[in-house]
Amino acid sequence: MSGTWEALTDPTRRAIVEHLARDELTAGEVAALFDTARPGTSRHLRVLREAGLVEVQPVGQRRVYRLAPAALDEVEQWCRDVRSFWGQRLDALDTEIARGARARRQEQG
Amino acid sequence: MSGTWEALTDPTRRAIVEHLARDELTAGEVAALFDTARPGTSRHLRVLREAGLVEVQPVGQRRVYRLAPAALDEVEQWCRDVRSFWGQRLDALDTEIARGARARRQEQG
DNA sequence: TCTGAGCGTAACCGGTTAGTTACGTAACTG
DNA sequence: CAGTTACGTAACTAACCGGTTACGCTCAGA
Repeated sequence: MSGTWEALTDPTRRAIVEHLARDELTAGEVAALFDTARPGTSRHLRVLREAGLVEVQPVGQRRVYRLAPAALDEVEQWCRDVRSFWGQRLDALDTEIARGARARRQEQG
Repeated sequence: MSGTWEALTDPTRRAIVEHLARDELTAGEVAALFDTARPGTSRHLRVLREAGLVEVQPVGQRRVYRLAPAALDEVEQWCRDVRSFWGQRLDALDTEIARGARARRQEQG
């Protein structure tokens, strides 16, 4: 269920997610959106599936893909955490932590 | 200034960002955090620099790296957009758009 | 049951990339 | 100025990755 970052690494996979955000699509429809061969898209869809970003539902002989936006939490939370720690660091400027780091850098240099 | 996604592709680069979120570090300090050789880290830092995720400030012979969290906007905005379109689609369920897609799928099958 | 459509997987291939060693440059130190 | 430290870059290599073709499976319809 993890690996959201890795799944969204590829621009093509992000484009697939963008399309699925607007409408659910069958595997063939997704493949038709790009000029690559179908097996490549199929693997992209598998990566997105394993990352929990999309869900499949067999309908007859088709496979309908649907977005599962909950998996975006991991990415968004990471960004928030980074910003948060950065904010805390700024608040702590000229405090023991910052001076400690500076001192450490001095004494080792 | 673009390429935030690509820069954050690599787990090592994300880890560098995480460390820099807590404290600014010199290039050598960043390299010491990982067991890889320094040139590799140096290139990672360059990628992050070119993506606008970090900034450098020469201090004597050291290069102090600092986080530039504004570049995270691109990623966070993308996630928000995807969620937004997904929400709109859910609101539009059983409307002309959804029925149209379903109809299109029927007629071609 | 036979045929064709839709989809996934296996195996292979070329380009990218992250890691390494070797080397060059700028700045502090004696 | 000579030596050392900190850092970046160049060139090479091994692994990864995205694309392709070939193939197998499942389901719908005649």
